[in-house]
Amino acid sequence: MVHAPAEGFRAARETNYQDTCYIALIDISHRPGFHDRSLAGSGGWRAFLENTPLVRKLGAFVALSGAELSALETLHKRRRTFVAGRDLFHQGQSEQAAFILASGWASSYKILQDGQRQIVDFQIPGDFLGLRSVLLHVSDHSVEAITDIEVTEILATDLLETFERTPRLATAILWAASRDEAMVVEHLVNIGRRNAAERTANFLLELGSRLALVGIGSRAGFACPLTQNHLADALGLSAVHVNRVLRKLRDKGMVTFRDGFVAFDAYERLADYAEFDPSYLDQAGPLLR
Amino acid sequence: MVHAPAEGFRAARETNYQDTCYIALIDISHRPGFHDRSLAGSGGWRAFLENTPLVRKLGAFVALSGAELSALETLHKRRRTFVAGRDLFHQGQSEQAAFILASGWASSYKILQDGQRQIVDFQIPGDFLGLRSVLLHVSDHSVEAITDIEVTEILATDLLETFERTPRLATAILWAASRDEAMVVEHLVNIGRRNAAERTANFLLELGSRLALVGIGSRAGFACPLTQNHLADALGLSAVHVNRVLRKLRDKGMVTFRDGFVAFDAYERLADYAEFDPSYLDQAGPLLR
DNA sequence: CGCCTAGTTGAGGTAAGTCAATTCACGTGG
DNA sequence: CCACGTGAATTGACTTACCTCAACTAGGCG
Repeated sequence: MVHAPAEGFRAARETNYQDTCYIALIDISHRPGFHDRSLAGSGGWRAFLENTPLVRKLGAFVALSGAELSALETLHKRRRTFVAGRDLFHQGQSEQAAFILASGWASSYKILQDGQRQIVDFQIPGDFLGLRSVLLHVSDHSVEAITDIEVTEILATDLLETFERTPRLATAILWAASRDEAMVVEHLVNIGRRNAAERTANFLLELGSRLALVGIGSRAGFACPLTQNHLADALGLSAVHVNRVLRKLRDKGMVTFRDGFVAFDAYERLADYAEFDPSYLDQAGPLLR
Repeated sequence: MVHAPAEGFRAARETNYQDTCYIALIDISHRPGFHDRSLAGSGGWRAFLENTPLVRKLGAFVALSGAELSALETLHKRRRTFVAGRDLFHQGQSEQAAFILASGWASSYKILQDGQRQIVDFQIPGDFLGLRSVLLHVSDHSVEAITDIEVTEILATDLLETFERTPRLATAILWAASRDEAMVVEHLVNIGRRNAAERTANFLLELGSRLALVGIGSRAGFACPLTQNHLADALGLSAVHVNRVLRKLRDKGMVTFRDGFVAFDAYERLADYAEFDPSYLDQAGPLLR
């Protein structure tokens, strides 16, 4: 049985794992009026922002005041879309802006001289793209749109100004960056010390947890636009081996990665097998009041 | 030929790779009077701080004003020392302080349930220890002193307060954190997509570059307190295989890892072999004036 | 003196890679 | 409407990079 992921990914709309971000992602290519629709009306932009995944995320660490919210608002310069497969920026590029992912999936990766690719992380709605690149002044990685995506652009100068004027926001963003780093660290441990099956299982579980936090996934599974090639490049494996590992996990009745959908057939057993511990993703409540 | 690393590491004092941090590291265990000696006199503490590796590092990104320097000064709560092998804090621990490494080497690592260890990064003088843990409120990793070390403690509350009062300092620290993350990312790529020999070579080169930035290393090599076990846990390899790889690299006349010293026998050839690109460690000048 | 740790080397096993062929779904152009 | 090319997934056969187990040496230290 062979299926193109796009079909199944689209089919996810029929399931109960859909959400607004998701639907937006699928619709934008067909409906250019999307912007007007969602941002129409008085204060639409502001109201929209307050429900943005980023605001939700930062709000988990710092209780944001009205002033801080509006500072966050002015950061969003313009809305842009990229089609699937398109690079937002490249490693080595300098002076580029950062982005906040509003809908769709992206990946940050590095290409080696021999053409091999290592995917460092996948980004989902609410995540930063290229924040590190702005601070380091030159990008150490590339970012590609995996699906069609919507982003809001953030200019480097605006970002640095905001830090000076709204220090609590700077702290919140530092916190978000730390959380991203924690994920990269976990990824590193995963690749360095786990075998292919545990590694794959662990990775899918982490992805599931992150998606659940944004409301696009659950313990049952999640819609997933990744190909086995993406997985291979993320996990430091060959695509052929990823295929075999996925089959093994499926045969064991733990996860099914198929048709653009990841189903956790036996969540507890899988989490146990993969030694998965999602604690570092948790955040009880605002640390800064 | 077999040698304990400690002997050779000490022997490095005789070479031209010594520096103040280094000598401090070796001396502190024998001379309790070290503190008084180095900080004695009028304004000793302040003068000392301005030449601290951390100040040098942050100064490379943000031109620090007098007020910012003194804010940085008040951050340093108390000076502490840890003997080699001692853990500063553990994964899962909450509410602990952060540290700035003044002398010696440390490693941050994670332990898996089956006892395997993955070293995420080594820290050298000027590096933060546990910055991420403070922001995430609970530590996702452990930190161990590899040699006897000196650190200054930073209380979480002080750090967050400083961010609010001195936003440029917050930006500088965010930058430093980004740089750390870039190193972790490079490490991830290294483990994910390079074979054992390239990986080892690349890693030693990166370590050399970082040490050179702090003045404790050069293109010729550097004094190195790491064991082959440390290397194995950092590179995601077995200690036995690391040994064989090191032998191969030595036989090829590229690097010699021996007696607590790493010698780049043919720097250019090694860098070429390992596809080493140190550009992400560079920082032309202050980005914020 | 004897234990411990670090390093070294050999023999043999295995997880993961490479190469290659096949199937399927999809898009495109004639 | 069908031929064709393409990209994703699948599977088998074979190779290899790295691991495990094990034995041994040397030095440090109580």
